[in-house]
Amino acid sequence: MDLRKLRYFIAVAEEEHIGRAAMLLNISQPPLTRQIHQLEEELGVALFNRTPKGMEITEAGAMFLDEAKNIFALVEQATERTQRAGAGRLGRLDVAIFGSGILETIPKVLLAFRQRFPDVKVVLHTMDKAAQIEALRQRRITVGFNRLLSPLPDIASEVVTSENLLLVVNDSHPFSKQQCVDFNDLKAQPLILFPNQGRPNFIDRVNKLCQEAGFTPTVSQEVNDAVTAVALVASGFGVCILPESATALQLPGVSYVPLTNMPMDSKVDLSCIYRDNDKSPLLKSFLTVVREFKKAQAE
Amino acid sequence: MDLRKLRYFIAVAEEEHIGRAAMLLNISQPPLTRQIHQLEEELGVALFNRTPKGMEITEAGAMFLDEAKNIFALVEQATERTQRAGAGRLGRLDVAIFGSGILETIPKVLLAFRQRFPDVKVVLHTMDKAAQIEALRQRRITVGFNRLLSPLPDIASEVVTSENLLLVVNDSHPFSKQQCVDFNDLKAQPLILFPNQGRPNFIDRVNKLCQEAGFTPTVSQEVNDAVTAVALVASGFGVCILPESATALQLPGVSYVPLTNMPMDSKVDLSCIYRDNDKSPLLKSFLTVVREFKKAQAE
DNA sequence: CAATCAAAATACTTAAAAGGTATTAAGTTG
DNA sequence: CAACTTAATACCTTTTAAGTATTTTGATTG
Repeated sequence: MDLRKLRYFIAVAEEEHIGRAAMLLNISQPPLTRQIHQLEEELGVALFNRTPKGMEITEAGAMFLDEAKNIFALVEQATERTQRAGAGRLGRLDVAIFGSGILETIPKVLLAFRQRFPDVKVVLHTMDKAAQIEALRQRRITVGFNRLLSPLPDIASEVVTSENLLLVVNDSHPFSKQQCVDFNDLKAQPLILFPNQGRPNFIDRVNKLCQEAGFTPTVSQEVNDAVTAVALVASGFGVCILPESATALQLPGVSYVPLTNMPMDSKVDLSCIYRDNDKSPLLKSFLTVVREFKKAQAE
Repeated sequence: MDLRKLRYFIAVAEEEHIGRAAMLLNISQPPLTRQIHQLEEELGVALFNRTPKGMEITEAGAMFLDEAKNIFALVEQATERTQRAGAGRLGRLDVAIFGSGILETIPKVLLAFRQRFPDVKVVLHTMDKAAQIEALRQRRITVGFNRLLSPLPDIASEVVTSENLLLVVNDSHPFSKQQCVDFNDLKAQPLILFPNQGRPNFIDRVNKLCQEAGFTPTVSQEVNDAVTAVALVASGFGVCILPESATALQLPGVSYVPLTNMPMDSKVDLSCIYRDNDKSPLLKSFLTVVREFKKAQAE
């Protein structure tokens, strides 16, 4: 069997005339006759009744005509879909996110991606930094979102956005009345920090900032996620430092106050990470969207 | 594009190794390399990443693999279905029946056909003799069932069954008490006859029988179908002559009585008709079942 | 009813494509 | 860096498809 034979067969079946079909196919009549004979022999079925008027299709031939057209449609679809996949416009992209990452930036990026590449199915997986790197290496995911990365030889990264830190305070706290808070004033404040696993983490970052400012933070509680941290702030456990995107998380009794007099560049990056040698067109598409997003943010 | 290329591609994709795939395909490695290159060029998409370990499929390649397998399944199905159609085991058969024909024999034949050829879809069309012949010529139907045929050059026929005639009488009629009725006693009886169109018809047949017996029938009413005729008998309009299969039609107040002393061979044939030169495998299948049915009847 | 016509089939030749052998290039591994 | 594995290339052979010329077949018609 051969697609050529199918093509020829369809032409003959539709023209009901070998000569005319051969003309349409831009070949001469005898090879077409032979191809049809071969096809019939291969199938072991008469596809046409030969009449002095031309070729009259048989029942079996009509059945085969249906199927043949079907096959051609599928071949065309295969070509088209493969080309779209090759251009990173069709397929499945497994993306890892971290718990509090879903608050602001990541959904915006994902939305932009979906709009630009509607035929790529994005599958989200929540996992922490270590799990993301493991999953990237095992090819279970193609991209991960994370903060505070240490460079790795086989993992590349791309900063998506950079955020200032905010202080989260209970409304009963005097700080909540201020326009902003001096970072050095945090010296005596009981701090709620998170997450307590996955080094380097946000805790390490805050510790380092305090060190730079010349004091050691008073840690009231370490927790695992931003939501819990803010909930503890609401309960009066202490204050908490978060990237500004956390303002998406509005709890009663909680205020967000800008920090001033930060000891060093205090911005926190949100990055996406991927295998350094990954040539996946879907990844390329995704990074395109990430860069477009950054450009739009900058304006 | 070519099914050969697809076959080769699937082998390479599954082996992830051109050399091994070539072995499986019983060709040498270089032509396989070339075919894969040609396929990639034709699609304009990289299907594999070449590594020193072998061939690693790309996302687009994985997409194409799916589609390619799909295409092969369809090709196989096309072959199989076409062969079954060629053997008269798959397809659609348009069959014409006449009104009262559905009472006994025809359903039995159709049932036997369905059991033997379950994948042939039988479509029934009710039409009278003239319409059947017209429909056969126009190829709207492949087989028709009918009685009392006049030979035609392009229409062949095959007797399905042959039935004796019965007298249908009202229970109030003296004949209904008899074991049987002498045909000559019908001389004075008001007869209900049918159908009144489509010559030669059952009316002509009964007239001829009477003529042979040396009398002219007293016609009380001509109607168009057996059910109406029996209904009129039930109402006391007169008596009626029917083939024995009509006993399937049981109406209150109506009895069926055998006839004796028929003037000539009085059996009535039920035949199926078809185009004389029709080589349709479905027709062949159908006639096979008809002949089996006759054989079973004869026993 | 033979002549004619139109169609498919066959015989033979030419061209194209697939396959084979030998070899090279590239990239990893001990 | 030498050995090994794998894909790629060069070049030749075989197979298959296509082309030209001709024949066969079966219906139509004068």
